[in-house]
Amino acid sequence: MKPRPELTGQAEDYLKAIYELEQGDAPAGTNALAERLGIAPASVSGMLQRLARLGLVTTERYHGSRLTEPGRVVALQLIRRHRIIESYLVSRLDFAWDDVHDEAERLEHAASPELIEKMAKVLGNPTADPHGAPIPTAKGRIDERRLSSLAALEPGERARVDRMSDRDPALLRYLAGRGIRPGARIRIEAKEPFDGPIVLTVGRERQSIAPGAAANVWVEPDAKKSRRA
Amino acid sequence: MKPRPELTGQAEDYLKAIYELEQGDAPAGTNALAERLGIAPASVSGMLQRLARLGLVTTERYHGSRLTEPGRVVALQLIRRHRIIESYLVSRLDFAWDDVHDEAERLEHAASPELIEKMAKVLGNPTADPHGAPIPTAKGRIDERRLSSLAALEPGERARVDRMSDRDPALLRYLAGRGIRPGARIRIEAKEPFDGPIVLTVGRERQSIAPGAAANVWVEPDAKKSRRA
DNA sequence: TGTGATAGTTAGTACGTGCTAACTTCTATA
DNA sequence: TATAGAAGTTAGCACGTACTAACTATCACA
Repeated sequence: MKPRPELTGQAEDYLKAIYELEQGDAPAGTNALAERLGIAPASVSGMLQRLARLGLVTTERYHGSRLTEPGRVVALQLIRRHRIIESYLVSRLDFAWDDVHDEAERLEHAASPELIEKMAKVLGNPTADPHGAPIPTAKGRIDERRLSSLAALEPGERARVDRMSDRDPALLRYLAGRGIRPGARIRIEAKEPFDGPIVLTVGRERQSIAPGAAANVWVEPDAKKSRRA
Repeated sequence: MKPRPELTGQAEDYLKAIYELEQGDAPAGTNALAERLGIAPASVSGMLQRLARLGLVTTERYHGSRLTEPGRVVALQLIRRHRIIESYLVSRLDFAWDDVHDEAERLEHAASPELIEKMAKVLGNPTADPHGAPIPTAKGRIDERRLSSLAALEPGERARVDRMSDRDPALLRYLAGRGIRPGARIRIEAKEPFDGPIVLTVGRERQSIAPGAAANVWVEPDAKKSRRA
């Protein structure tokens, strides 16, 4: 588990994206990866081969890729850096919580472990970032509760908003403007067919939002009916 | 003076190095540039051609290169970023003043203008970094007093230490341990021949240091005898 | 079971950035 | 003024990372 000597920022980005796209034991698809990274699928294929050579991922031809344990460690370290940076920017440098993603995306590759730990210390070693996402420990341990997407809830279900994607500032503002932010309690009232809006109650306000927007919100459903993967 | 869309970090580094190596109207030599950047001279030649194509430097074949006005602006913006980051790390994140150079060297390419200005604001818009080097304004204006190197002083001269290079932590600690740091008042007592040690008084302590070390210290000599370049 | 849509791969190319080796130009000095 | 050494350049190459175009594999469903 020694620090890998020379991983480029790009390689790190791939590993992080694979981490985020892997679901349980379902591997991350090449095209999904390509879309998330804004890169052509062909380029992704090439990079995956390089990462496989480095022992950071395993690929099964035509069936996507998975992180190896070393690859997972790299990904989690990067995610830690990202989330601590976001927390720091919001808390100490007066950044808006919906406006830190891109800055963190760049700084996470440049910041040394020392800097990250100093930031974490100043912040009192936070365990979640401004969007509610859990911060891995320096050792790479992370809270991996499986949350539901808001879009997956059925009418009648109640839940607590746990976190939301930090990737789109406008979306974050939109949702937050409707009370949807980490900690909020919601109740699904209805889901319109044909991929129509989701109607829900937030506090005592009734809102309806697009399922595409809801897909970016993760919630912890109230225990009521048990659910499995 | 619009923001250049896509300058790589490397290109920025070249521009900064050229800025630092240019002396008055003497252009920066290719070999000197190569050594400072830790890159083979041949590679530097290549990059200089690219920078010339971009209008950031002018080169005269076999005679080194100079920044154009746009190139100078880029360099000064980078230097501003570097020095503000160093100041911030020392003042807000408990970094040692001799240990911020490398961190800043990486962050300066990743930090957005917004981040830099927020750091500057938190610090109260400092005008000098922890090593005494002046911080250019956001517009690219900088205090360009011509300072002497400590190594250039003659016995009998008195001076105030203005700043010192941030590039070598061990050297910084060494010098600071002998009282040589920005603001200190010194007097040259003797210079041993054959590139021998420089003997000087700092406060009331007498020190002798290597000329190679002294070359990294810039001082403002007391007005006494006039001196020209 | 065959087939079309989807997913993924290979081949060939480009660009930035680095290298070494071999060359050219400049300059200081014998 | 000729020349050796310093300074700088070109040529040819490598690697990471991207692209497009063309190909192949897989899977779901008729």
